[in-house]
Amino acid sequence: MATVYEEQAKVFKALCDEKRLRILELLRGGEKCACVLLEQLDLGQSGLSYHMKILVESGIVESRQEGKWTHYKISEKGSAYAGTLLKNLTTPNAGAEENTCYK
Amino acid sequence: MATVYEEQAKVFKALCDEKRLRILELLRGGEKCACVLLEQLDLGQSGLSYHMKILVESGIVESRQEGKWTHYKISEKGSAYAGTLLKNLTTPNAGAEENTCYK
DNA sequence: ATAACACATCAAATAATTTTGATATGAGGC
DNA sequence: GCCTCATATCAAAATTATTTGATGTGTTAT
Repeated sequence: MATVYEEQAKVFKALCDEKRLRILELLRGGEKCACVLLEQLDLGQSGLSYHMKILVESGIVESRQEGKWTHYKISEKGSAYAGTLLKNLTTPNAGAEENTCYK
Repeated sequence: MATVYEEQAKVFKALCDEKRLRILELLRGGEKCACVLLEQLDLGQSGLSYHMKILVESGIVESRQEGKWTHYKISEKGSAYAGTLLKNLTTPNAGAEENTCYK
């Protein structure tokens, strides 16, 4: 059973790793195919595949198959969702009781 | 030497863990002291201390000492910074060359 | 159909994070 | 000072994530 916390953590796990941040930086320059990413990164083929899977499953990156090649780009929708989630997680919840420590 | 990627990853590492997301949820209800968090979470004292340190170091949570007690709350400034960072990491970089795969 | 290519998946090794229990530190009360 | 309480730090164990190399799958070209 995946809790809601696990689901949310998954989005941010994409951004928790140096290599994935470097990949995102490359993708900020536009859609790239795996072969181009592989050239620019200090990663083997299976390592790239591993990280791309995490990025895609987080929703922040989307992939597109074109014949033998896979192209990746930043997903506007996924990024917007991550932004909304971050805001929700860090905005005070008006309705909640304070429950401050009065000791 | 901490790379810029490590610095950025640190912010999101705070949000990568179920327990820390649960802590943030509690803090959304207002400032809490460690003793209250401890009551509500399935965590030992040293475990709570470990996670609070990660949250505080990410900038998303700030702590305030009051005698023997430590109070924690969500930092508006730190949260705003995380939001800006997320946007920067996922917004296409107009200046960059496309470098698409033309094979 | 076979071969070559691009990428995914698997399994084992390695590395990083998290949990746990014990001990240290620092504040307040006596 | 000494004792207690709240929290931090440490070190070992447990868990999880990442890397690496081998193999599998699907696509295109011959």
